[in-house]
Amino acid sequence: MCGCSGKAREDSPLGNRGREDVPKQSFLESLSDEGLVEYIGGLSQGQPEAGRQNEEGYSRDDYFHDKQRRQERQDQEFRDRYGNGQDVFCGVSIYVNGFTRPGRMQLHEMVVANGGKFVHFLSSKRQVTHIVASNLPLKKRVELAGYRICRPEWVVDSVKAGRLLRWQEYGLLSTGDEMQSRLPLDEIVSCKHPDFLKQFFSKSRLHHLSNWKADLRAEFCGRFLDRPLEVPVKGEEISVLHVDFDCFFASVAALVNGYDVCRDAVVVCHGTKNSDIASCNYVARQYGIRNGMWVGAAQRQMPAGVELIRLGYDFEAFENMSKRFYEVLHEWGFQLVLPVSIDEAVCIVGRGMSEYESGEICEGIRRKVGEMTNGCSVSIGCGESLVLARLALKIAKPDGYKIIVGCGDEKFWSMLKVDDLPGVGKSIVLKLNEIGDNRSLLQVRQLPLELLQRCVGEKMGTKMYLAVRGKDDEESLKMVYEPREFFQRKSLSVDINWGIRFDKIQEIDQFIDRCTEYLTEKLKEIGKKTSQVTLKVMKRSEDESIEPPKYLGMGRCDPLSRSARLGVPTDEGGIISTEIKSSFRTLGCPPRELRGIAIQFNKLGDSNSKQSKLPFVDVKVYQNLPNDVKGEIGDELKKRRISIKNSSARASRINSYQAQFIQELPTQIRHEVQNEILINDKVRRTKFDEMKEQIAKRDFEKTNEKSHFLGSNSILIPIKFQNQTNFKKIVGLVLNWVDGTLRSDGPHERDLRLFEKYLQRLSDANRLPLALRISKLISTRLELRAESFSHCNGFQEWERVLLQLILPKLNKNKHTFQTVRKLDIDFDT
DNA sequence: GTCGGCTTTGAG
DNA sequence: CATCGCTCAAAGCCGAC
Repeated sequence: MCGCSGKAREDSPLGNRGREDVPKQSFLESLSDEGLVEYIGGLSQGQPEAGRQNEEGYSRDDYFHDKQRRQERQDQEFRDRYGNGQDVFCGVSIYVNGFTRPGRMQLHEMVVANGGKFVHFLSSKRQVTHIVASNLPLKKRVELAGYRICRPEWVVDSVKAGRLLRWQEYGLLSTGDEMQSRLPLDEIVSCKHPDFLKQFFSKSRLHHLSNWKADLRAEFCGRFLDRPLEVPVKGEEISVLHVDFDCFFASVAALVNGYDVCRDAVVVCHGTKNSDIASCNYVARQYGIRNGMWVGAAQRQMPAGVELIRLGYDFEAFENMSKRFYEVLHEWGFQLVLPVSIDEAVCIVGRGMSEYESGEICEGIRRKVGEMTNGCSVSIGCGESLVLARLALKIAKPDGYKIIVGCGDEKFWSMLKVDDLPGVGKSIVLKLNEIGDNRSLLQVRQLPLELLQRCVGEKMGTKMYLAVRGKDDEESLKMVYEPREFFQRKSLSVDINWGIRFDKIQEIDQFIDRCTEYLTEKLKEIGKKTSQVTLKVMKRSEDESIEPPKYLGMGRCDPLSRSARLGVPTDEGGIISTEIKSSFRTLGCPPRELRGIAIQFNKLGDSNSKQSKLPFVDVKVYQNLPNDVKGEIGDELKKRRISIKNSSARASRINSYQAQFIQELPTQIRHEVQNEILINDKVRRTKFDEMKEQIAKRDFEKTNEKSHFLGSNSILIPIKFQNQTNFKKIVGLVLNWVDGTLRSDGPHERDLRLFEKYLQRLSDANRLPLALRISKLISTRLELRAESFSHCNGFQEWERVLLQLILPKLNKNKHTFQTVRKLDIDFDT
């Protein structure tokens, strides 16, 4: 039950449950003269709330703010006075759109008296659970798509029935309507539901952040498809402006919801306790609240009597504000406007500017963005390098600008801390602390290059050394001088580390299918293919509780990952997801322990480029060249973008003859043939092709003779299973055993123990490769049979055995395995 | 020394 | 109710050759 309550009163204006005979009296009729006057006064905009009315600068925002609070208070009062104890609309929040019968006022009364919320403005859409309307113009339908929209009779009938009726029965839009079939708002969807991804992403700030960034980058690259891109001349002086919204989410959310960013402590988040604060304004920061903090912790920072305003996300509003922001920058006439993120951009002027000129631009931009965004503030850092502009921005914040002349003076550097440098986070700060007191950048400036490199790594050392002298490193400058390459997408991935709770591997397979579909769709959109995929899995740490503090969170996890080559670039979901599912099995994470999944497409290539027809040099040919020729040729090949590829069977099953043949086929058949070849390739590889080829590379006869410890010439003691010493035969035996028990109850307990013993002996005798092989063969066999038998007990039992018995054993001995891999032998299945 | 796979780090 | 812990890129590290 919910906590809604209201005292049942004889004089309630609304009929109680089942008391149709009581004549209905309108709320207004029930009010005393005095009450009526007060109520009307409240509804017509009236005066600002007491306590504020004497203050100057009472703005439109204040007005909405006050109005909202006043309304809430009135609703509460009304509920207290006339509520009938019913909580029909508990948890329901209703917005009435347009003309209805009964009218807005009556609906308001009914909803409030029966425990619901009534929302007067649709400024922040997420608070609304249902929209009530008698008819909706097309424009509104589009705008409100995805919401539960129903006729007012739903409210009336629900009150009559004394319980919440199904809104669908009163759906305004016909059932065949596309809008109506959309995912209903706030429907509870678990990770097993087909719409989980969509729903999760629609509410994830980090997903939006990443997506926006990718979109901005793509848009940037697209801008210069038709016209030439003019970058500054290298070596010439440039001026850089780094422009950034002040606490973007918090500012916009405050604006949209009618709060005052300068006075209210505002945070943007989903929940109330263990929910991340995505953004907090500077008022909240005064109390020690920081981005990334959990709301509960933030609440505890607040002094008694000061309210922390929690606001939800309004991604649409964020996007709109950002659009206006970028519009201002684009119209300013910069040589380049480089997108950093939704709320941040770097503007380049291809010449030096005077301090005065820079100041004019900064002030101009700040004023214009303020106008365009209804009062949001941006801060600007300006200097003659990217890093100086960025550091200046740190000082400019909030709501200001800062121009650095030359390479900055002592005072400037002493104001900055190590982690103000781009690319320096807590990990590098720790390392730097080990070599002395380096809190301010003035101190870091004293450190010699070599010491820095030894402390934080070669690249980072160089980068920092240059940065504290106001200079950019080569890598960062690519953004300015080769922006197209810099903003090109090099990989594509999807990560889900929230809400992941599965029971069976089949459910995970389905989930992998959905993720792959999501990715391949994007892949096709950008016209690319992938040739390498990586699966990353978050597995619950052994000492972490099953359910971590954060609701449906991942808790502490061990990350595991595995990448796989695809032979030939592809954008076909089937091939990719099979590969990923196979990878998942090799990582050995029991389904219930899974807390997060990520799938990455690491190597992207153009989908239209005919890979097989591109010139390339066989790696073997290349490697056999004399060393002195190699370097020169290598450089030349690089210049001409000719790749050195492995043309051996391992890299690709499609040879050039095959490729030509395939090219001649009609499109549809071509796809099928390619598919077939790829699947064969994959199956071959899962059967330890990699191992086989490694051996093939060696002097076969010699190595093989020495390491072949299973034949009659074996130099090692034979290990028996079922009185059999020949490994090939043992494998045959085991696979038959698997096949024979798949459709019944799975392996017999006693057989299993014998097999386990065999594995243990292999492991004890440092012959883990054999154990690995036989396990992999079982895994492959199960995979092959999955389609026909995955519903059988025996099959599921075998999967369990593999995951919980065999794989842990192998993992435990992983180290041993790696060191004895050299003993590998040829093995034919 | 170089390569490739896996991990770590940081960014917004 | 809770809560929505993404996604990209670069660099480091380690073992294989």
